[in-house]
Amino acid sequence: MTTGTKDSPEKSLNFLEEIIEADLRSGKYHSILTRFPPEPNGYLHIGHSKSICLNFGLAIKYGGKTNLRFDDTNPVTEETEYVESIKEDIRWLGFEWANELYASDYFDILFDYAVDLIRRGLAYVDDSSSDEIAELKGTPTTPGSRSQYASRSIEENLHLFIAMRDGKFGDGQKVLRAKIDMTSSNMHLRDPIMYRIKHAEHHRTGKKWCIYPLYDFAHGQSDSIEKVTHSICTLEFVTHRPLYDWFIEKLEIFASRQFEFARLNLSFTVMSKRKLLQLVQEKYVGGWDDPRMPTISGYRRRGYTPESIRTFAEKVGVQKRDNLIDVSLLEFCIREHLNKIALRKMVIFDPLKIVITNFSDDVEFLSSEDNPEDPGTGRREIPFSRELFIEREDFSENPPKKFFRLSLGQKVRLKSAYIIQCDKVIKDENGKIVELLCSYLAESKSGSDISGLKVQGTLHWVSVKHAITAEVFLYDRLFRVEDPSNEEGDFKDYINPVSLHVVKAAYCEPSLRNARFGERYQFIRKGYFCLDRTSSEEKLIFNRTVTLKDTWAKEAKKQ
RNA sequence: UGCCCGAUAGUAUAAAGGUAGUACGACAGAUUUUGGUUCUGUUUGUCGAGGUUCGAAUCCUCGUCGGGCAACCA
Repeated sequence: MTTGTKDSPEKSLNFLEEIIEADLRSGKYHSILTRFPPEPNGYLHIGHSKSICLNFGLAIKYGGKTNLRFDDTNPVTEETEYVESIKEDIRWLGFEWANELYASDYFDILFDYAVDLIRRGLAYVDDSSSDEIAELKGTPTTPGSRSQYASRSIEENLHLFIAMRDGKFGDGQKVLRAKIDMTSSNMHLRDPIMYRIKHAEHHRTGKKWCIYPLYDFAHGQSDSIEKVTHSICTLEFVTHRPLYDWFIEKLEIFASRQFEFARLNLSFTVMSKRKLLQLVQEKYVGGWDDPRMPTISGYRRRGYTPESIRTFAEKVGVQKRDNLIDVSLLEFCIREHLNKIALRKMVIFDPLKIVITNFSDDVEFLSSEDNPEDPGTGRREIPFSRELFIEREDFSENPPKKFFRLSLGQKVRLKSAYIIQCDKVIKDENGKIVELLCSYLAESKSGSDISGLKVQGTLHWVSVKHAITAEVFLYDRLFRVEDPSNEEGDFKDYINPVSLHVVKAAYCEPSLRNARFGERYQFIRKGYFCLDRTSSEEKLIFNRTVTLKDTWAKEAKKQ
């Protein structure tokens, strides 16, 4: 099944699009409603963005709507802080929900549904302890058997369930179970628990309830109440689907349907909320929005754009097979976008002073394009003077093969300025290079070069006198191995010990004094950067979003 | 040992019985005042064995491998 015209290349439909188009074509639905159902017990990560782009994207594509529904049935792990962060992240990604809803909005209806099931002999109150329940449940290969309490009368069950609601029992003393089949090969059908007692305060309903429904008794019915047409979730819920359908069928309510896709995994990181929470709590990172975290807030702070993440979600596709996406695809997406929009700047991380011996003591302002990829952007004036900083690694006394940078007696171009030549190397008593004496070719000025010379390398530079300083955070991948969750032992043993490198004082061209939050920069030959949220006028702080592709690093490694 | 999913280049993802294609990566070259960008080219794949068919990645059978399922989590 494909769409597209001669003008646009044919794009095949993913399996969800095929299902939706079939449902629309057959007249089963006239419009679709999806939902994004996060549990407010942690921050959203890049894996969620796949689900968000899917649920919202499908609705947009087919003219439907998407609800944001917080799956808040477990009061002890859920907090308002997470609700707020989740909303912010979804909006930042560029999506707007039709309704902001909560599973807890339905606690009254759900209670009535449970009573209905009891009345029809399809649910019972069980006094067994959690150990006893587990014991009688059997195992995937051996059938379970029913609890002695399963034979209570409807009246007794009703009475007991209401007493549960009214707080007559302590936590764990009783549960309400669906009466299905203790011998089912599907463990979820072995009389699943519908309600448990938790004398806990809920972030929305406060102290109103002391019994709370479990996921299986809340999710499908919530979908049904909202008339969600396509309830899209991840693969681990496949085995829950018969139960999802069972409740809907027995309750005789709107038949939402569940479809499952494979969750996103990214190389060199972890994607489980539990593990991410551990990284935060045990201070391996600075917080949920640490730029090394695979959270949406982490990527945002690091300088990723919503566009790039949406493109990424589009490119990884949707399927039902397990996957481990190469992080280089994400990096490709952000580089592709930033290359188009980032303002070019020159910044020196590890300065080496050079003196242009034949240049006057004056300042000359040189013009440079803000973004060669976008003719719509302007140019800026950069001060050039007798004393400059270049990157220390851009000079070599014993240049390796194919070294196109500066060395004694060799010429290079200074970006948007002149061709220079290194005449003399000055060292201190320890032999460390402290300064280079160079000369420039006045007739080689950028834009009006009449020198006729061709040089192989172009370096970035800043004027010593005019440079401003900034702190720069350079990030590397958080883990040393591709799939930390799949390694022997604790995933934390595979954390990259040098995932953060801080440049205390980087020397920036003066125009960066006006750096703005949210604006993206390319530090020429270094990478893409943005202001960190902790940056201030007194102290500029930049985060490196991603490096530029560096083919020289590869070449140098080979040598 | 039971049930349910799944298996196409290194990683993802198309091909709905009819030429195995695309992206990322890797490699090579061209262009380049960013060793960036852009452009060109190359490389590598249908898990295995049978069967149906003129023809199978696709349908059937049996294997193999990977994942999920035994929370009062979602």
